[in-house]
Amino acid sequence: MLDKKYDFKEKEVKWLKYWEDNKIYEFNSNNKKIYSIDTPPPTVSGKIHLGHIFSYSQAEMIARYKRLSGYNVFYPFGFDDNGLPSERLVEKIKGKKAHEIGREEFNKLCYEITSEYEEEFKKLFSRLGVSTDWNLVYKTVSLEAIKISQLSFLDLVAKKACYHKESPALWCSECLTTFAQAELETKTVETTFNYITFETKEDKEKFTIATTRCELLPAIVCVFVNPKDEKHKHLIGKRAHIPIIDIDVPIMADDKVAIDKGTGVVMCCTFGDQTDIEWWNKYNLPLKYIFTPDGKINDSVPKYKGLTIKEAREKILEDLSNGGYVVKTESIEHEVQVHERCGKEVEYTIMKQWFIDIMNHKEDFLKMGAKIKWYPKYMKVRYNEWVENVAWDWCISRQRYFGVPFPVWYCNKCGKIIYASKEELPINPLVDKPRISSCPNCGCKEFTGEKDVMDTWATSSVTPLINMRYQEKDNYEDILNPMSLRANAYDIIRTWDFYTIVKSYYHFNNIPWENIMISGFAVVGKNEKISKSKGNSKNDPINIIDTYSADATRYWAASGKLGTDIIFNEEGLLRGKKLINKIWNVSKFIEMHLTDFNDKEFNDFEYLDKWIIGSFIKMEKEFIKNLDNYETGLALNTLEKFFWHFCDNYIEIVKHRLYRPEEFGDIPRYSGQKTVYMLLYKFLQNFSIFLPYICEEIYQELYHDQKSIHITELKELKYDFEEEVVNGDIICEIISKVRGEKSDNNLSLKTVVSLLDITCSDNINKAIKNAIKDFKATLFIDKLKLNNSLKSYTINKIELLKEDNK
RNA sequence: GGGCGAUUAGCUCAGUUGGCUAGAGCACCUGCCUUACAAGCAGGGGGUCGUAGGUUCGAGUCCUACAUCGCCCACCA
Repeated sequence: MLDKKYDFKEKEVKWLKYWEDNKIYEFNSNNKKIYSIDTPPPTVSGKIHLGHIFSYSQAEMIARYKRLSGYNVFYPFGFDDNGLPSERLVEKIKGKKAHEIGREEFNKLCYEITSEYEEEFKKLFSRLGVSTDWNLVYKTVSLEAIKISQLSFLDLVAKKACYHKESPALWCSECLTTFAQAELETKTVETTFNYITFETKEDKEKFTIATTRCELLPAIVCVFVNPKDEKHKHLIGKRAHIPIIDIDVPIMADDKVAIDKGTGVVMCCTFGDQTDIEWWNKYNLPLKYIFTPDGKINDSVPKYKGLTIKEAREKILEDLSNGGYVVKTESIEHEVQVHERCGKEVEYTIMKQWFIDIMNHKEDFLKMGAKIKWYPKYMKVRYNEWVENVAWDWCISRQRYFGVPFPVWYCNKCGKIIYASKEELPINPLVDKPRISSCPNCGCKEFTGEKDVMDTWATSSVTPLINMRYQEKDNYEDILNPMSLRANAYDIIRTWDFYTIVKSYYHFNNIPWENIMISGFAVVGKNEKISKSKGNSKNDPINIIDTYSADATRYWAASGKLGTDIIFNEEGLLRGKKLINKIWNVSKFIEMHLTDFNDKEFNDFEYLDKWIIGSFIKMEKEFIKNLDNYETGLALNTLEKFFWHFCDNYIEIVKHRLYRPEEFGDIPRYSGQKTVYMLLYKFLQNFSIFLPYICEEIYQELYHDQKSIHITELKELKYDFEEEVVNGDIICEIISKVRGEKSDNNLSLKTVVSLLDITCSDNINKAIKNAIKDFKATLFIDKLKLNNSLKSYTINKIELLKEDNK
């Protein structure tokens, strides 16, 4: 028997262990059709927050749905523990920078610390009821993943899609590494816009340049004006004298200069921004670095040497001001580009680095994107926009420690690149030696391993390859190429999704997955993203699960429309709790009436049983449709709404028959038993997608025809009760109106209706007569008068037997 | 500056290809201890669907413009 109260604390722990012990979610290559899900390996770089729960739950529910639909679900889980996010975590914990700790020691710490966090993540996700096969778990720092990532690199090199080149790149003076365009973010900052007087060397003619970046004055290599600028075009060809710095640079013409922006005169440095790089390339301008890698003025400017960018900006402005060169200063707010990992303003540098070709294949990437089905559809626009706007090849070199090493060495004499062979992988070029003893080019016997490591996305972008155990060349490759589904939030469309498509294109000339579902974010208050930094204990996922149950937490997480942010509030959890309670109570009721029930073929259903069965079938069609569109929230809404209707209306009707067979007969009672038995099973199956724990508990008690409800099969009920659905709804409506009358008179629902007088159409008349016993019992009707009419129906009179009438 | 999304009850949100008096939960009000459930049940009040036009027999839904909010991108001298 089901307990009087459902104790989620005890039951959730119990079933979690049961699922693990019985390997319920194990993926095994049987004959069933495979449905494979490429789910984001969470970055193991901090506390878990509600945002994780939200976006992972929705994809997890799809896994459950597909499993119930008869698919062999391939649903592995991964941890993304390599790269800058982990390094920053370790730096934060240790209070030291990576280079202060040293490469070897630092990497060791990274392994240790990320492993601890992994355990925490695993525990939480299991507890949440994530139905992954933990045997398929992968880590992006594992030797296996490193091998696949290196294989991917070599394959791209072989296909000439990856190259090594000295080229300008984005530089972070905080993380001390180059990074990719996708890792740029914009931030609004307050700064000053300064109008500074320059003069020509030749005739001392004064002109003004406006800039926010005074510290770049020593890096000026050229001044540009627009050739069509009447006010300034006569300056072209002369030389500009830079105040304070006391050097001259040429004044040149370029169309890109906007006449009406600033003063119409622009200084060009190496490098202030992307336009500088463009001009540097176009006009073959000299290179003038004034910063050290960590963002301080270098030896080339002795006067300001050692100052940080910010300090130099202030000092130079002060000097300019003292020299009388500042015409005016405006305070402005403007958007600057920052490194997303640390928030530091971007700098530019030139280094020899590895790039993946993006710019030559944009069209192909757009075509790939078009072949994938996006849910919701409009998210494809974000992808397209990103691909259309991307301006740099993908720089995958990072001057860091904790990442996948490039499998290459360089000849010490001629610089020739020596690639590892596929068979040698995985390798670490700083430890392992190349298999050849001398350089085929120059014969030199000394080699240096590549010190840079790969961008974290260079590995994350091969999760489909990791999933298919790429290097083993077994049949996973055929089965999982492409995978069925990618699931992630919209923030990583331009990174994870885009880069995965890039890799898949180069490796297989194929899309990596057939479908992609994009979820939104969980936000705390009004558009305030849930972040680990703000994580107070109230929003701590473990606390929430302990307080409200994993099922209720999932209920909250399932809500909302795909791609849309949802606000975290207690209301969703309470609503989930209420639903769980209702499911429990109705199951208890049903169990109570099934003690003598044997399931057998039966077709002699009572009228209103047909009504509810038919209604269920109708509802389930919509439910399935929503799930097929990956709309877990809408599916749950559909199901839940019908479930309450079932409890409040149908159960109230059928209970009389169940309680009193002597009055209603054994067969009508059996019909009711069969109906609730059948429908509860279906309800539990459908709800199990969202509420796996409570559904398992009830299923095991009442049905247990399989080891677990989660491996049963969703089968459509095959009945044709359309007519009963239409007329049953009308009967339900009449019941509701009579109840309303009782309520309006402040009477109990058990109040006897001494007379109910209805005029109704032939159809309704027949329907009521078919359901006459249920109808009268439900409303406690003493006398019923039915008159025929052509119209639908009219209630002529409801006579209630009040206390004082007795 | 370009794009995408949102704007519906006090709050959080549904409303599928345009179709009866616009829905749910929470909150509020009135009843009801009905042999599953008072964490419940039956009712009720509350919305000129962001604004202004347009198409249509008919618009929350389609079109145009605008406003506010959010996100993405570009510019950022």
